[in-house]
Amino acid sequence: MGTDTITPRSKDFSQWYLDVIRVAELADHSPVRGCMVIRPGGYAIWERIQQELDRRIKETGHQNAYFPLFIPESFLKKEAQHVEGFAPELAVVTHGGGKLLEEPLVVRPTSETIIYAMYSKWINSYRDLPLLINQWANVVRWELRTRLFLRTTEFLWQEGHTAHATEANAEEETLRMLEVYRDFAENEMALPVFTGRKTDSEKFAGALRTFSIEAMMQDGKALQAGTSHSLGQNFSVPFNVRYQDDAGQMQYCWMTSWGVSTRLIGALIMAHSDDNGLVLPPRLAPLGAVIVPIWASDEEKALTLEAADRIKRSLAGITTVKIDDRDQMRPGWKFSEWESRGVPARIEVGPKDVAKEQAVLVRRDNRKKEFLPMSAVRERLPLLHAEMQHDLFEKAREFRDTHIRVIDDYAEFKEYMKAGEGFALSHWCGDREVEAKVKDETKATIRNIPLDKFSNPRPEEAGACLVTGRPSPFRVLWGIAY
RNA sequence: CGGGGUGUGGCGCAGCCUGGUAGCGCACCUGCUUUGGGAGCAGGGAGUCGGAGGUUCAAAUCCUCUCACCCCGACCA
Repeated sequence: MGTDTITPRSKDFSQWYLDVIRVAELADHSPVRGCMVIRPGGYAIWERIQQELDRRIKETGHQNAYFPLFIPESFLKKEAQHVEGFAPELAVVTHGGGKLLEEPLVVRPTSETIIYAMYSKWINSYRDLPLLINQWANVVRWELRTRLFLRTTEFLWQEGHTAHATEANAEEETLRMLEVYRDFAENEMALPVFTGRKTDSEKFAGALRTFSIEAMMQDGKALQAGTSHSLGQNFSVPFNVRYQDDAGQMQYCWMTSWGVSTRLIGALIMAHSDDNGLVLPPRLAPLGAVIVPIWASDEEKALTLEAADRIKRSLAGITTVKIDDRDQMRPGWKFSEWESRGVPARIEVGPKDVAKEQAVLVRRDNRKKEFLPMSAVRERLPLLHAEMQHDLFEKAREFRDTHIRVIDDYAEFKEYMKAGEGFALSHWCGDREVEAKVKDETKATIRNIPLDKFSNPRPEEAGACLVTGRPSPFRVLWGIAY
């Protein structure tokens, strides 16, 4: 063992998380502090995320484009809230070509400013609206404390930036993309999320309103998995993004921005994986199944490899399949290795199976074995994938629902958060200082204010604020966040 | 950035207190036997002990500085 041991979750959740990443070869630390190398195993997952999300982004009318990495420092300063939010975490380039630059260039922490500077050139008429653009890019934020995938100095993401004629149109877009994220998280990632609005103190610097999807990890902590911002005219005014309406009047555009990042890979790990390693929802697994032929003699090797190849060919167009024909390793080793890498299904073919024209099918998450005719694998595997996808979601949902408590007493709330058991649904009067006080005393923050229209599991009722007793229109979602 | 911890062949660790020139398990290479849940035996290769400086006849070991990672806090997707 040695190199491939994974610390059990019950012993040390953080170490377990790092062990899974190392054993599954998802990422490694780079020589630069806080930066990560995404290894092929991790990048393949990111590519699957990109494929599925990109499809949804395009289906909702957006086009991809690419804006530059470098942003003039003065651009950031044009929006007061925005620069205030990002100033401490900027990487700034002061030299180019061996010379001091006249104006320093910021390495983008996000691209609102450079994109809207361009939008002001491109938008003239209401006929140019809405303008719906997305970009896949890297961004840099000089974080104090980093964790692989969850928070790294440089990370990959997509950022959508749209311009609209009216506030209502922009708001509609903001919620449309939030729904895209919810749908993606729940149906592709098998990750149940709370969909709601951020409080003012948690919103994006420069946004009017921020919405998020929030997921629960296996340690009961919250992970913000995606955000969507209604930016109002906060950027269109300083960047002069204007259009002439049908009455001939100049109007400022209403903007939105929304994004998800490589953090989603961290969410996948912490939501589904187990003490044997990575568990991936089949819909996002780069490799759908691995075939392990089992042999003792050369004749058996030829027989089982031939059978494995036949099965693989029968699965063409169904899912991605790999035959593990490595000679040096014994089957047991291969089983463990592919399990730790999160391949959803394993197909074993030994001499006994070949004799009976059968195969053994094993599901990654529950390790259940099925014996079936070789010719039936083609029919069965997609069903097994679908069942596993469904079960992973249900398991995560059940875990989340049993780790949420409705709490009306602050003393109980404090104890509950101290125990680190999960989320609380509690009333809040809306006062920013109350929020700060609770954070200070319990480390818990308001993850979001769940929105009715997304059918979140939230008791719809008015009540009294957990801390002040003042009236509260509905419960908000509290948790300790990553 | 503050508090705590850890850095020794690819990985996990012992050795450090009480200085004497590096060891164990797994992995790797060769051979034979093995192969349906991480194989066995035999032989072999691989480490300037995170880095720099200092003390000393002699430093993995003592001292100073520095870097990286982990945990806790402040900041954040």
